[in-house]
Amino acid sequence: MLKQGFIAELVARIDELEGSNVRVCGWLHSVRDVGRIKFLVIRDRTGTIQAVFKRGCCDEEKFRRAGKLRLETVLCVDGELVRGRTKEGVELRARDYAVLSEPVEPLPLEPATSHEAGLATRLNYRWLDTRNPRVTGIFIVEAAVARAFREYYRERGFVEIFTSKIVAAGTESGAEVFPVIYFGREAYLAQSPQFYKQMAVIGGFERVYEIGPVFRAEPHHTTRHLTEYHSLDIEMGFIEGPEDVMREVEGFFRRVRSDLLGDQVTRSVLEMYGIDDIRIPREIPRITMREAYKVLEERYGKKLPYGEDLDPEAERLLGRYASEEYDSDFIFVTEYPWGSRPFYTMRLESEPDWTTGFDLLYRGLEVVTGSQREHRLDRLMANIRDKGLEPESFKFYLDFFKHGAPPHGGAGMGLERIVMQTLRLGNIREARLLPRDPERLTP
RNA sequence: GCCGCGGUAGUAUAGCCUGGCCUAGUAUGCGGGCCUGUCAAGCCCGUGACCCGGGUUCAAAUCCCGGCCGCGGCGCCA
Repeated sequence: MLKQGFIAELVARIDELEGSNVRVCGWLHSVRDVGRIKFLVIRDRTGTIQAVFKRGCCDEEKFRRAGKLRLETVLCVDGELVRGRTKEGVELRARDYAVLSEPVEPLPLEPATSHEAGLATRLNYRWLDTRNPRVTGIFIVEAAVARAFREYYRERGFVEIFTSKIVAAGTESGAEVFPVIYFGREAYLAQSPQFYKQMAVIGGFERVYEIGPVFRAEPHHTTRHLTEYHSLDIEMGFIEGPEDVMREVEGFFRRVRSDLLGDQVTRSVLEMYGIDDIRIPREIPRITMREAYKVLEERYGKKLPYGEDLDPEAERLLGRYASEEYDSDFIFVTEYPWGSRPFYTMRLESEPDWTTGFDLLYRGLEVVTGSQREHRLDRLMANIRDKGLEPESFKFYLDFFKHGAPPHGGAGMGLERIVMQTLRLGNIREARLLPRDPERLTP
């Protein structure tokens, strides 16, 4: 290996390494050439360190050139690690350096200040944008959320599954699908693993989870939609009602909170974004849709037609309600109207206009959707007809229910939305390394 | 898909309403120079831009139309 270790590690080990020779590899972050002494700041993913070049430190030609290196040059500097009056408290007394790669044209984006550039420019040059620690931090948080998801559900007896993303039929929600040509036949990119995760539960796994991409061919132009995003899905059998699913969702968000706040690296990212806490009370408040209509109208003067879905403003207001009334960043909205839920949702036994469907709002944005699913074949077919659909077109799905299906339910969560809301990002594209939207297909 | 706003050097912006004073200003980057402890380094010199197409006008960065792209809101969704 050319590189001995991350800069932050070297800095942290100063007591042990002081006075010894180390090699620092990374990108040239800044140059302050003061004549006979030159300061080069080297950056890697973990931090920066200042390398000091004094006349006589190395051969004259190399010394002269050190002050002329372009920003973002990739290099390794050898030298003695010493304490210094720098921000890190540590600096490198340089003896030699090797340039590994130099920029061949002017930088279209300056990494140090990339977060001040327009988002379109940043995305066009994502490989420069992500050299900014504020930006890398987003994806370190994203990785931590994904890891928390896998660990939490594995510990809770769920099995990770990997379902196909090339499917024969558009699935459930009526969202537009991307067609693909599959050996001459028409196929689609999966818009959700919904049917397959239910199949896995019915197939005896009982409890499953999956992290995977999903595709929506909707021409949205908003700060919270992507045409490709990551869905965190769970599905579990032998439940008594949607509350069993909600409890598992709630536990996961508690885990996200404790992981993010408990780890020094993710905690410092949160601090960069001015986030000092993620508020989850002893129990996340729950409000039925029918109560929500009332709260919205009486408290905020927001009138929603009875039986209608929440619009974005209503979501924001309920987020505010959770914050003011319960000191919570989260609120479950339950018992969604049948009219705004997909056919596989189980309806309430005594009030079939309302369902077991729920959403979880995080700081006023929907990040989770779930429900108990209808596992009784006759009811399921009736629900399909009730939606004006043809049971024949869902034959492959309905077949799952013919050979013994336990009562079950589950939820789908948007990874990028969770990250966006956690860091209070203004646009979901920031939370995705390579976002796809109706206009953007590269890089 | 609908509605609104916008597109000026590599980047971020000023100028546009009220056309001529724009040879298009500023910061940063980039190129060169000075400086032995800088850390938002400093100082000096230089470089570099009006999205594309059409129209109005003596004259267009500025006004009008179309296209493309961007930003935001809505519908729909996670």
